Amino acid sequence: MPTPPYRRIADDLRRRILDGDLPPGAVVPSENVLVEQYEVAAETARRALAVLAAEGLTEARRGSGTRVRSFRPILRQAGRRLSAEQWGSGRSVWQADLDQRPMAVDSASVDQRPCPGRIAGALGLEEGAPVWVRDRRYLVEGAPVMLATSYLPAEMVAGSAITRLDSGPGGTYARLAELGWAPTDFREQVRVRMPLPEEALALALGAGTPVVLIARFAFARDGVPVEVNEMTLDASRYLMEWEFPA
Amino acid sequence: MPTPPYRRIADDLRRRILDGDLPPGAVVPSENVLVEQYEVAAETARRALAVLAAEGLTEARRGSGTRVRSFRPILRQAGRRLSAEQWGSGRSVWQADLDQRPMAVDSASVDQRPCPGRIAGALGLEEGAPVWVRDRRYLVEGAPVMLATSYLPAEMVAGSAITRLDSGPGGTYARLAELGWAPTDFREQVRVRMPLPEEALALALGAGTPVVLIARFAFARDGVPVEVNEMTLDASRYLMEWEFPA
DNA sequence: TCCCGCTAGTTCCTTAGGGAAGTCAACGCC
DNA sequence: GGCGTTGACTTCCCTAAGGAACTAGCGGGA
Repeated sequence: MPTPPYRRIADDLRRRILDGDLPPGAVVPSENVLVEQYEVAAETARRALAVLAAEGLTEARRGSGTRVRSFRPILRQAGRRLSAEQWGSGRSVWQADLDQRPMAVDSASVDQRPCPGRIAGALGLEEGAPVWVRDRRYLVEGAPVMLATSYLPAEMVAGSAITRLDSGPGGTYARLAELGWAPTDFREQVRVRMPLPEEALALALGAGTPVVLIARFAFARDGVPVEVNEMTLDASRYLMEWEFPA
Repeated sequence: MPTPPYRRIADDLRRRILDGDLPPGAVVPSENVLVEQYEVAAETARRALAVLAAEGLTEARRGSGTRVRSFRPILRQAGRRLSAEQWGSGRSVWQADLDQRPMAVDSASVDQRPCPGRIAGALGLEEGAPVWVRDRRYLVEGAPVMLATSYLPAEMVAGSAITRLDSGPGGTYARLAELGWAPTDFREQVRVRMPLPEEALALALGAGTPVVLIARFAFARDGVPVEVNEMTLDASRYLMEWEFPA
C-alpha cells in the first residue's frame, strides 16, 4: 500500500516548510509547476496543495498564488497571579509576540432577550427569563480575532450602564461591583473544533484554522453567578495562558 | 457568484446534521446516492463529503460508509478551587459526559537526555544540560487521547523514583515534594492547531480534528522552575476547565 | 505622470471515466 | 447449522479536458 502521489507531494512541501526552506510568506510552487515537476495531473497537484491548506500551513489566494502562513499569536492571560520578575513571564516554549497590539471593538450590540436554555442553567435562571446580552467583535490590526457574547440577569443589572453600549470606565465588572455583585471567582471552560461556516465568515478564517470556544462564568460572593461570557477565538492568532496554585 | 454545487450539497448535509435530522452515528448519504439526488459528477459529491469530514462533522470508513461523529468529551480540570456544592459544578453550557472513564498509560519511557533549547530557558538551564524526560501516551477506552512529555532537571531529581518508569504513589509531584521541591504554582500555556501527520498517527486522529498543545510549567517556592510538561491533546475528546480568582 | 486595458499566470470548479481497496451480508455448499 | 465465497456497495485515487474567476504586471495613450 504505497502512499499516493498527492500525499507524497504534500509531504515534500510540508518538510520544506517545516525545515524553513519555505519560510512564512514564501510562495509555494504553483499547481502548474507541480504538474511539471512531479508529472501528475492537475487535480493531483491541486489535492496536494489542498492538504497543506487544510493543515493550516498555507493560504491560497485565487489569481495570486499560495503562500506559507505565519503565526503571530496574541497572548491572552487569564488568572494572572504570579509576578513577572520572580516567576519569569518570559519563560515560554513558544516565543509569543508579546508586543501589545491594541484591540478594537468592531461591531457591538446590547439587547434584552429571553435567556437561551444552555445559559439559563449556568445563571440559575429559568429558560426564557430576561437577560441582557452584550455582543461584540474584537479586531487586532483591522482583522477580527474574537467574538464575544455575554449574558447577565436582567433583574441584577437593570438600569445600570451595563444595559448601554458604553458600559463606562472599568467595563461590565466595575458596574457589577457598584451594584454589589463584584465578581470574585471565574471558571473558564474551553472547547476546540473546526468552525462553522458562519464563524469562519465572521472571523475571516482561512481553511485549516480551528476555533477556540471559551465559556467564562463569573461568580460573586457566595457563589452567585452573575455573568456567562461565550467567546469564539481564531485559534491561529492566540496563545492562551492560565495560572493557578497547586 | 453563486455558491458552487459541492458547497450547496455540503450545506444541506450540514444543516441536517446540526438539526439532528442526522444524529451522531447515522450514516450520511453515500457518494452514489448524492450523484443521483443532486445530478452531479462523482467527484463533486465526493468533494461535498470531504468538506464535512474536514469540518470534523463526519467520519468516513472505506468500504463501510460515512457516519456522523459524536462528541463525548473528557473533562480536564486544572486549578480546581471552587467546591462543587456551592459553585454548581454541573453549571456548564456543554453537557460534558462527566462519567469518569479510567485513563490508562499505553507506552511510556524515561530517559536522561540533553535539554532541548526551548525547554532550557523555561527551566533556567543551559541548552544541552542533562534533564530527565518522561514520555507517555494516555488511553481512554483503548483509544489514545493524549501525549505527554515532561522534562525535569537531572541535578534536581537524580536518584529518585522520578528517573524510573514507575514513579511511585502520588507520581512525580509527590517525589518532588520529598526532595524539597514541592510544586506550589502552575502556569499553563495553550496553543491550538491542526496536527502534523505524526501527531495524527499517534493519536489516531480523524480528518478535521485539531490538537491542543499545553505547556505546563511547575514552580516550587521562590519561583524555582521544577518541571515543564508538554502535552498534546485530541481536541475532539476534551473539555478543559480552569478556575481562578478575580 | 497617471490611468486604462490587456495578458499571462494563478486558483477554483466541474464532467466523464477508469480502477483499487475495503466492508458487509446473503447465498450455496458441506 | 456452520462456513467460505461471491457480489454489491462503499470510499479512495488518478487522468484528461475545459472553463470560470481573479490578480499582478506591463505597455500604451492621454
